[in-house]
Amino acid sequence: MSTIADAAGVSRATLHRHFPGRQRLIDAIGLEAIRETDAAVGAIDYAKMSSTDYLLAVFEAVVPLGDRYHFLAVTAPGAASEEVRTAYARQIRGVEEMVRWMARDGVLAPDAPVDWAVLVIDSLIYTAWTAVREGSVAPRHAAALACRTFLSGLSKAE
Amino acid sequence: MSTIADAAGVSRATLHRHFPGRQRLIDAIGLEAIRETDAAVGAIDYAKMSSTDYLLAVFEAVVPLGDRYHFLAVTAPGAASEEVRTAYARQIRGVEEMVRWMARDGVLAPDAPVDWAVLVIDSLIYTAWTAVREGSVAPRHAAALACRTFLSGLSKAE
DNA sequence: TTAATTTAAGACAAATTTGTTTCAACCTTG
DNA sequence: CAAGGTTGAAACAAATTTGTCTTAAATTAA
Repeated sequence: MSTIADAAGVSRATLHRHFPGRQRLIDAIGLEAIRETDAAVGAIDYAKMSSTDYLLAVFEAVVPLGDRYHFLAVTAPGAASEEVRTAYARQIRGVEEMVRWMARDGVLAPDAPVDWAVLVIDSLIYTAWTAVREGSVAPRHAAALACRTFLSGLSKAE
Repeated sequence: MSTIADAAGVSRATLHRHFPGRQRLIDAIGLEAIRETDAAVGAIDYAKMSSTDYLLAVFEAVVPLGDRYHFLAVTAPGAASEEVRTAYARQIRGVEEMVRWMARDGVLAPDAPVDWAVLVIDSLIYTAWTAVREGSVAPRHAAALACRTFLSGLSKAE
């Protein structure tokens, strides 16, 4: 709590005033992370694009959010409030819908498990953000690289 | 510490006797994780296989270790001892060598950044383990799925 | 069996973290 | 300006965690 207060440039007392209790703060962070991600993804106009363009757009939108998207995955799931957990589950379902869309479009290999695809997308978002943060990949290339990795992998096309 | 002692079926006093101090325990866990991973990967006889076969073998060997491989990535890097950090860096270099081998073999796309490939392999190991743990993927399919995802992605082959 | 070692259990102290309260200084708004 | 509200700082209490020590039981080895 004191580390967070310092980072926020605020006294510990003020932090407690805004978020009465450690758990309330964690929940607020979780909800905020979800809200930001929803806003970023919701702003994409998927009506006029292909499913793969949408995937790229999602990567573009979410990779910069980085650890905010990843926050809930590392937070002990049991510790989060009911509200946060349901919101997180809904977000995962959003990714799942996108995968199913790609599957319907015939973009995805039929033998690629949907659950696996969802997990891979999730982890690529975080990996892309990590790569940018540590300087391995330029910010403006990260999303495309993640998207391409998901769709075609990194082997040379024959 | 008390949670760990309980999980180990040992009293807290005994835990402190074996690992004098919290940090010593964390370091020991880190070294053990590295040791196990080294043993699993070192047992692979790469002399008579292709680089992609080796990649698959590495996935087969490391995915079951799961969070043991992932342990150091989530532990605050600064908190770990010098010894652990150097051992971890060496392990990452091992993955990097494998990627370079694939690149020399002409398996990897020339425009695929090595650092990115390393990060993706790392995260796919953890993702595969996660998928097995949550029941999304059968244990004996996980490694192959991760390997295939890395090389070809999940889109339908044209 | 006996001696040495290891352990569990509990009491205890110390350190850290969390949460509360008070009060003076500081904005903000009317 | 003046009132109402917010903040930082500090002191404080409470809870949690960590680390130590003692003793009796249990395990192991000789």
